[in-house]
Amino acid sequence: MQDHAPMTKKMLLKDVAQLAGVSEMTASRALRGAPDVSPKTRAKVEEIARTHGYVPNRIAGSLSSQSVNLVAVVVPSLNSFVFPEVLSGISSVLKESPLKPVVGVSGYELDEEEEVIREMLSWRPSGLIVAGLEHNEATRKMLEQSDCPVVEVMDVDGTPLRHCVGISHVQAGRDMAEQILAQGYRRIGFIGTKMPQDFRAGKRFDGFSEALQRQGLELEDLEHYAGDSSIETGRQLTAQMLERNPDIDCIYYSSDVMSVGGYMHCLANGLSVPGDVALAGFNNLQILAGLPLQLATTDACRREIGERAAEIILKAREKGDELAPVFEQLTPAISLGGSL
Amino acid sequence: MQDHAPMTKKMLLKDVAQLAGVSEMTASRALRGAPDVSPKTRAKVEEIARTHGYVPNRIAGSLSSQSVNLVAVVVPSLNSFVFPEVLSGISSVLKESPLKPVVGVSGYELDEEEEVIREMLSWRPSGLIVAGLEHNEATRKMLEQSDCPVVEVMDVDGTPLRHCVGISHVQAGRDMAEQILAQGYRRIGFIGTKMPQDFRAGKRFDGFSEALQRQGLELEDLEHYAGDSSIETGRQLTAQMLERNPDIDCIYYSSDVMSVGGYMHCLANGLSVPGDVALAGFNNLQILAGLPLQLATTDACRREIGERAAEIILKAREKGDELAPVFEQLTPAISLGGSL
DNA sequence: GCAGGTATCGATACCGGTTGCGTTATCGTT
DNA sequence: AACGATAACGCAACCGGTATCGATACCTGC
Repeated sequence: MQDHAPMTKKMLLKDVAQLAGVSEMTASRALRGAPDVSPKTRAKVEEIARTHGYVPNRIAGSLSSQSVNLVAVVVPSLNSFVFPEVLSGISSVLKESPLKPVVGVSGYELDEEEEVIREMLSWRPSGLIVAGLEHNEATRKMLEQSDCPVVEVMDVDGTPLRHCVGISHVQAGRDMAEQILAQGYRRIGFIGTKMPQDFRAGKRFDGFSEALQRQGLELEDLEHYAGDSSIETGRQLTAQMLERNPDIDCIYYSSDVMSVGGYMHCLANGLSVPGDVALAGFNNLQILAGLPLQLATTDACRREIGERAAEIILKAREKGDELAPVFEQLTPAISLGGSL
Repeated sequence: MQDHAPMTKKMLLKDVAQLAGVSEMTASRALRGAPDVSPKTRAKVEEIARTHGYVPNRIAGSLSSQSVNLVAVVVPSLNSFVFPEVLSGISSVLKESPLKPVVGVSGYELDEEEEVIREMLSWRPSGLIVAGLEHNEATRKMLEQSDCPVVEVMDVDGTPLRHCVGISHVQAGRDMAEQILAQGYRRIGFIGTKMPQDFRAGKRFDGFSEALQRQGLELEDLEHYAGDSSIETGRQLTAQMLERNPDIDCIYYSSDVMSVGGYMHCLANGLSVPGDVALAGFNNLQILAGLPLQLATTDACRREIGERAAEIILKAREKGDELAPVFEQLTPAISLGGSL
């Protein structure tokens, strides 16, 4: 019974309607599952649409209905192992709704972020989720003027535009410092990447060094590397730091990716962890699981942050836009593992 | 001179035009950088638009101009470390053009892929890049009927719809088998993940075992794990395999993520690599760099594949749609590292 | 001073759907 | 058998821009 696929170049709603012997309106309703269509008509329209491979033009539909079932998600990077999990949290919540996430990458650059956000907003999404509280003036303005709900995620240290879900990175840095001090380490180094641009890493650093200072301690050594995180970079920077400063007994990294690199350096050079040097990272990335040694880290609640953010978007969609500002500060858990 | 930000809810082109004292058309042209606008007028319109935070409605614009400057990119996953690099290849090439990539995730499921592709095509993108040659019937039909250029990437073992850039995974499997045999290993195991769904991993497996058989060898042991790749999984499966089959002297993994896990098992249990067991993976992922031992792998040309695919889209855009089918088979390089 | 050309701008008709509301078909009631 | 209610459907306006083409202004050269 299967009609052989027609090679007609462009199927429009009007074509489907014509073939089904109904008006455009009825065809439109049938395909959208709207009411006021008899089951028989609906079936016929669907049949026609299916056999002819009709793909509705969402551009036209969205313009007309003034609604776009997309949620813009703007993250600094996709390589860093950290944001894909936020995304999957978002997706899992959105799955139950007609909304779909669309990802934009800002590359840790505020001006790039502005451009990406402008582009995404120009598609009039149903919501926007953006990592971080720091934006340039133009971006902030766009976000304020935009009439879709905006959720800033990952970080709570700062002034959210409206909705916000995240953890305190300053506090995370402090907490790790206290754990490290409690274990008796005193000659402590810090290694961070993307340091001028990654505000959250910067905040962890601030909290960390502040906590040290409160105990009358200074960082023994410090490496602020501008490039991307990678295991290899972590390994190299660790090697360099330990070479110029062999008596360092603990290193705190801006990311687990880097601390794994540090660990690899130790493995390769017969250094015992934490005997010779203790290591601690951040994020609780999946790559930590499976290592011979459990490295100390702080869980950044990435998946949960994504879920919560998506829930806020959904809630705002129902509540007709007048949802009171939501501010959710999650509490990250430190795990000491065996490296501290 | 800065106008203070007006809180008007919705700036439309007509508002900008009115404020600038010109017609909608002129404002439109000015903002798009189209010709036929005097520098003075253009400056004025831009000024107004900027100070009032006007964000053009790309939905309306695209509907009218019948062109959407988006390239749909459909990948199975973003967690696997492998596709972000394809993406960055795509982005880097697209950066010079007005096109922007939009990512969709199919989750290694053909039906999910169908849904994602339908959704993306409904936005009438300027091109579509999809990982893999395997699609269900409905998807294939959509792709054929769609009037945008479609590039299937990563894999060349199969029948492309039209354009195709990738490597032969069958061949990659064969090649690695030959390298392994050449090194003298004879008791060989294979560990793969997502095995029923990851067609490319399956092809590598096929090529691999076929090459063994040509030498009269059978796989000593085989693990086809349905779940996701992870270092931890790699470690566990390796542990299990070596336990039930202690005399295995070499394991080929479906991915570097897994081989790293295997290596971690060896590190943790004092097994020497390749002395006690040799390891080989696939992809040449970044996580390999920095390990104490360089693990054998095959470079999957991920970035280059992305670049080529994007170039095809750009070329098709110029050539008015009648670009002859492009078939690019790249040659992946094996690196033996120190684990074989 | 006028034909012809160019630079700049505006009126109009869409683009492909959907909203809103009016119209017709169907059916149970009294 | 006429009537009102409800279901099913279609007409026309519209969503916010852009392509097209014509109008106007200004300028050049002869």
